[in-house]
Amino acid sequence: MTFLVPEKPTLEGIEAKWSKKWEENRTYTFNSSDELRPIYSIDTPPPTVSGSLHAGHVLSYTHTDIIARYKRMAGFNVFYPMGWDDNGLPTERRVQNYFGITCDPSIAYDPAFTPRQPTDPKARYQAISRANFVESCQVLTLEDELAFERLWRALGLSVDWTRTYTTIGENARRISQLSFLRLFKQGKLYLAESPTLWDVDFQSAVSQAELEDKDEEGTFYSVRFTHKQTSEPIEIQTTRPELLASCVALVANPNDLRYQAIFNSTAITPLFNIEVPILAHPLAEMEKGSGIAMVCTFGDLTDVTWWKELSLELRPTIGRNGRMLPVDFESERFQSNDPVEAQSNYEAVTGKTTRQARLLIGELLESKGLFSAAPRKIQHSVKYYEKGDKPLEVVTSWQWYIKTMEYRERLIELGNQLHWNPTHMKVRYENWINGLTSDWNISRQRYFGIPIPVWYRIDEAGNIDRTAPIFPDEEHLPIDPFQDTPSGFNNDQRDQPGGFMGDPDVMDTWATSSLTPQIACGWESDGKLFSRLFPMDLRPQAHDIIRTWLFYTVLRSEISEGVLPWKNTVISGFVLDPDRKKMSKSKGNVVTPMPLLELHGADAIRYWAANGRPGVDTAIDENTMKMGRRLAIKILNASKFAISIATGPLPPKIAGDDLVICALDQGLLDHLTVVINQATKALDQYDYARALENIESFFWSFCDNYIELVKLRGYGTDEGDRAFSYREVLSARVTLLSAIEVIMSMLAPYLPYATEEVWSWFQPESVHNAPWPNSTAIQDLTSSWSKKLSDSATEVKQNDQSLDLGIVYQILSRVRRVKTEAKVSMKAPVSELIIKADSATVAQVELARDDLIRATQTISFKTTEVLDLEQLELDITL
RNA sequence: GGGCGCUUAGCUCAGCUGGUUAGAGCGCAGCCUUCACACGGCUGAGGUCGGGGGUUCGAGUCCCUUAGCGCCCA
Repeated sequence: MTFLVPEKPTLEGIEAKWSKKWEENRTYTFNSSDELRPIYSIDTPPPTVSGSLHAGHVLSYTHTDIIARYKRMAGFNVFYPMGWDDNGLPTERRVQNYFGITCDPSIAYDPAFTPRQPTDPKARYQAISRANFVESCQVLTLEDELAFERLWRALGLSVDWTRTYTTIGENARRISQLSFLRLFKQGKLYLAESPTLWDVDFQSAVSQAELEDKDEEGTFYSVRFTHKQTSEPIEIQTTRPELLASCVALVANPNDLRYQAIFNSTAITPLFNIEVPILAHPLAEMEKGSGIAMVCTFGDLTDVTWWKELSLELRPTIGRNGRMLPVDFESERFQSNDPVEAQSNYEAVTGKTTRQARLLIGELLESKGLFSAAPRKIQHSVKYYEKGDKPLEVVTSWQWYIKTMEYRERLIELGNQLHWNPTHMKVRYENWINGLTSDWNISRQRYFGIPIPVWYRIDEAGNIDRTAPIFPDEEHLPIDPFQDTPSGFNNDQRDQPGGFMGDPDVMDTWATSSLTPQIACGWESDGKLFSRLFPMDLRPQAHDIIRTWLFYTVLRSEISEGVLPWKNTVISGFVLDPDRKKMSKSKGNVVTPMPLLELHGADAIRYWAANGRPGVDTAIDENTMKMGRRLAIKILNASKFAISIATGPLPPKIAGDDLVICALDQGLLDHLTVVINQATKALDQYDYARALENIESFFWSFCDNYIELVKLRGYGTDEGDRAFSYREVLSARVTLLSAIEVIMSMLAPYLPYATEEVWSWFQPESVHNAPWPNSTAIQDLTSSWSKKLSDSATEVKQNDQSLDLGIVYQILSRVRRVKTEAKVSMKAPVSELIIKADSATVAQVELARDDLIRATQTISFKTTEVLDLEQLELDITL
């Protein structure tokens, strides 16, 4: 047996060395032809490719990698792909700013256009065609993806890089569009003109999942309406007087005694003199203002509910650009009792933003004495698009919707079937489902996304016919309705009367990323593979996207497959900055991981990450990283030492003497068995942090105590009061090497570089494909090491007398304390050591007598039995 | 306003189904250097577990209440 141990082990260079070897040897490749091993498949979160990764990514992706490496060692054929989420708004924004370009769909494609960073960063953004814009996105995302991959490789993720996918790639487009067509066939997808939340800056619809409530200051105006029948004033309160012209009703709570008399009568709006009904609806809050509210087209989502449930008129006054539309007060919709007055009151606000209009209408109301009380400032919550800067408006438009509301009960049931880690995260999923109010709008009025695969006929009069959308054939997917022509038409008919037009929208990015299991596992392209991989085993993700990614994926899987997409989910926490503040770009406290990786090393960063429990927010902590580095160094040094002890010459063997493991060594091996069981159990429950704690504390104690106790016996030197026998020396060596081997295996998922380095000193293959140790592994290991070390087939027998290591370690520690207090070296001799204990303990101590004498440098070692002595007593004379 | 989580040594955190003197690392103090490791080792001093009440033979660990912090949803 030869060992290839370096003279002076070091962490320098081992990351580059092993990254390269792993790539060359395809250490982490999923073997699709292996029918024997069970598969463990991971639905990796595709990170958004919009610039750079931050420390938060490192945390959660390391957690997943630890699980992947553990499962691989535990005998699974691990399916662990990486995806890039390059589709969507964050990418569009980054591309616009990076290249100084903006998309104008009316411009024609320019084949000569090449995106490049502008020389003058202040130059006006260049408008380019949609196709050029999409190409520019592809150029930049490719660059960003390479940078991401470099980071992941540096971190040592055991991803199978041959299975990388992107959410804008051809396969993702095909699958998204195919799923779209199938949903339509199933009747789960529909096109509707309905009120939609609209971001006026982004000029796009957004869905409920993308909303963010913000508390901000508003003004509560008290406005006087007139009761038509009695001419009595009716006071309402509103924060949006600019919508007065679009008022379609007043509502109060049916239980509100103040308004019982006037329900179903008529009110007249101030300034515009339009008649509106006074109605009862339970959503009207009695406590809010005067208890009666005006319903407009549309001030907020409650207006939408009232409009639907009370069958009200539509009087739209806000355009998609967020500005006030012109209104004709003689038209049927806005019929005013005094059109001239109304027109003159409205004139000033036409074309103004809602904000400007609010002030103008406010002033007008005040000047005409129509306030029933002075306006007052209030704090109220306003809906924003999570990435937007202006409050959302509600506009009516044509959008595609996936039926979501009808699945609510079933989705709750599926949530109960899913194994959540930590379990309390399920509550967020349930809360979200219980709060859903509408189907999922998947149309987005953006450019860099997966096109909605639909065309519409244009009739001879030039009207768009949305009642019979034209779909492509499944085998033609993916398609771009702007490039491709529906069958039965030719391209000259595009946008012409009697011809067709392509749906201009793209899909919500979640409509694609909710299909990551389908995209990664070969849905509808490799049926055999799909049936083996799906449902997947694990969905790892952060808690902020439970309502989006997790929820939508469950929904899509339920609609298309009728089952949960995975068995388990592990929800990771956020990374906080070193001061425990949430990291965000706007705060400027984002920590980028590359410098940390370069400074502390991948193993150290992974160690920090591994200490963050599932679901727990974790602060960047360089101290923990330093601990990780210290552990990595210790792994190298202790392993080298254990091996060097084991390579010395053995004392002569007594013929026929089977190797019986010494009691102390047996104690160590038995303890190790317990640790294997603890770590395995914890990892099976996705508690990687607890497993690490068990393994690590065993390892440090092994170094500090066990190695110290046996190193002289392991050397086999014959100084001192007697020489050690063949059996005693071999027992120590076999135990040391077995322990090192098991510890390296168990630490491999956490610190893949240092453990692989050590492994290479005595094993031909990678530790990352080695079997995970189990409780029976120890016996096999000791036999195997015995054979290798003694070059003979000596049988190894376990020892029935296993020592309680705690007692021995305690003695060692007491002696060290005495030496420390005496300020002498640990190598200073102890002239007399007397140990008093009950008989059972004394018997244990006697079993380790020789090792204790050597480790403590004791000259006279005595034990004394004392009845009923609760604690060990030591007399130590230096 | 509703829900969830957190509050344990100076700091960052473990303490699973209640049970011997509450743990770790960092920091701090002291000691130890040819022979695995100074990118180190050893030893030590620090908490009564946010506050209050309760259940129990026994609670950091269960229940109630209260305060502060954080997140999610209105």
